[in-house]
Amino acid sequence: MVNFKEEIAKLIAENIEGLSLEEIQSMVEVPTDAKMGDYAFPCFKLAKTLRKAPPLIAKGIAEALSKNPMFEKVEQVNAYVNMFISKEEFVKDIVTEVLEKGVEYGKSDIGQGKKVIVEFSSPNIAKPFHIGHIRSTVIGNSIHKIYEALGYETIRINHLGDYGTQFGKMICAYRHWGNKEDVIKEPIKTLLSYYTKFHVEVESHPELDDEAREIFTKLEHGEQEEVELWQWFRDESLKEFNRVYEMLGISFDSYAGESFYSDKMPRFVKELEDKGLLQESQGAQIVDLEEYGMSPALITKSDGSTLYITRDIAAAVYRKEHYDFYKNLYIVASQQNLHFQQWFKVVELLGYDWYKDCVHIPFGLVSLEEGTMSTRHGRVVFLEDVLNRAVEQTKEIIMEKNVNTDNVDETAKQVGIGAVIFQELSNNRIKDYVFSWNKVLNFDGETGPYVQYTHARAASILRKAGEQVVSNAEALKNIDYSKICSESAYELAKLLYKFPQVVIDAGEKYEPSIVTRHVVDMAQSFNRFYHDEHILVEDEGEKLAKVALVIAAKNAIKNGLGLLGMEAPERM
RNA sequence: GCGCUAUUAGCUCAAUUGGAUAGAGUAGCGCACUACGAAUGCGAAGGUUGGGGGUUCGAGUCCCUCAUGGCGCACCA
Repeated sequence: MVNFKEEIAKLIAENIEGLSLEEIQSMVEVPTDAKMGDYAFPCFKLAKTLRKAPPLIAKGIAEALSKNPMFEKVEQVNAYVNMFISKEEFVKDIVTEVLEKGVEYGKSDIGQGKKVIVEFSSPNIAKPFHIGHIRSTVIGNSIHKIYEALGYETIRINHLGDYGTQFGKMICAYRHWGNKEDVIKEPIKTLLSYYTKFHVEVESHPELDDEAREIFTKLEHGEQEEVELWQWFRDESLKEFNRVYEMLGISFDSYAGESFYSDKMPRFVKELEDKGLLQESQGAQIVDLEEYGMSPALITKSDGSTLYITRDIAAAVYRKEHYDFYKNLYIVASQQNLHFQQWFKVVELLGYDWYKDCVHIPFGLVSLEEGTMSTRHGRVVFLEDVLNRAVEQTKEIIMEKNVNTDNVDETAKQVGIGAVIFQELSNNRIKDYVFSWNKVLNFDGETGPYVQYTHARAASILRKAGEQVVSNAEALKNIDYSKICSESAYELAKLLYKFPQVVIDAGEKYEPSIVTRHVVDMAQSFNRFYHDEHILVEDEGEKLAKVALVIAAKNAIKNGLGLLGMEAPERM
């Protein structure tokens, strides 16, 4: 496939002096309005070096370029050179490319198999998997898919919150008020109720806190009884989490949570000490970060037990040694910005230059209409409930529309869950948002179901076209591309062309919403094309060309949805 | 108080990273199903890009300042 920006830059470079090819290429842009061309080149910056008025420069370039057959037309408008690509050739190139690549379209090999760790989801054991966890889970999964498509080898790590003083509290509560049968019946809800009770009771019985702390210390030292209870809580919780992961179609390469690193901390604490970074303060061991404008990193508490940051650093050191990652990505809420800055700095101070390869990918807060979510106060919306309701509603809509699907339940699952995922990935990561049932259950406009519907509609056209026509189109023989040069067909082809670059951009910025928006654009453009033109026309040549474009669009949309972690149903 | 982050149409969000007349969806209004799927498409309306300065050929985008919201700032994760 021709890289137009690059080709255009080369042509311009032949006609002006004083700028490198790269500089020129970065100046080539796509005009906001298609009426101004497919590509444009502003000449303001050249005025100084060439000592000529920008419009004059533009005129010279336009005249030189207009001789090239790549363009249908090149015109000068003020300081701009506006270029119109020859449509027939363009549509031919792009349709050929997409059909030949198929499921591979959008992928690239820029990653060259380099290892990228994606840490995401990471719920806390014995606590509900609620709507607040959806962001890390879904964004992380999409980033994994995008990096995989870019040719990286990804390692998905679910850094479970399965360690810390909270487990001292949990075990303490279980011993006082717990019941084995109840836990087995409904693990998370039951364990959570113990945890909540602990917090109520501790108000009047402060000695419970000491007891909990003592239990955690035992756990940390590997005392059998405590470890067994903890292991049991962990197993039961994971069963519940896996139910949600299965619904979302998400899996992991490793569930090495915080506890996994418990025996890997002493070595690194000693290293800090040896390098003279550790100092005592109010009984705790800290790394002072004042000269970097940050509060100190607390490595061990005054009672000697470790903290979150200690485990995160130990985990990073382990991962570097064990995986030798190229990038180590953390899909974690923006609330923890400081935490990551602190420990990245500690790793730098330790003298490891791979601190630069660790990236915190933050995202904004989800709150409820009644306020911030709070497990302790019971102000939570369970992720599983959201998914189930979305699926139920989808099923109702399918029944209502009386669509001919082989398997209503499976389709409802794909669309309902897709709707939730899509909604989550449509905005810029960093935005805070308020969860709303109305919004998550709305399937009109720029939504997941809209895109999936478009895909199903394309599939429907292809079924109507018949196998013979589809296989002829797929064979790419004797297609007369002059038949599909209408504005709407051309706009659609342009969006298909941009797709691989969109995937690269999304990867560079760790921003799945870039893919989401492009998928919406492709769907909108397809629907416009569909309404503007009759596809299955009498003229066999025209029909063949249009069917080829439909196959290409359907394929690109499907690949795009795949990068978001969504299915593309054939009927819905 | 300090730090990070956000602020664009009534609402939810874009804007190719400094380029031409700031675009979508949604809500409300009007239109289009005897053509391939109306979970759709089309039209009109909707804006002092939070305020004020600055940088330059050009600013939603960069700098300064103020305002408002969110988050964080030592033994939770």
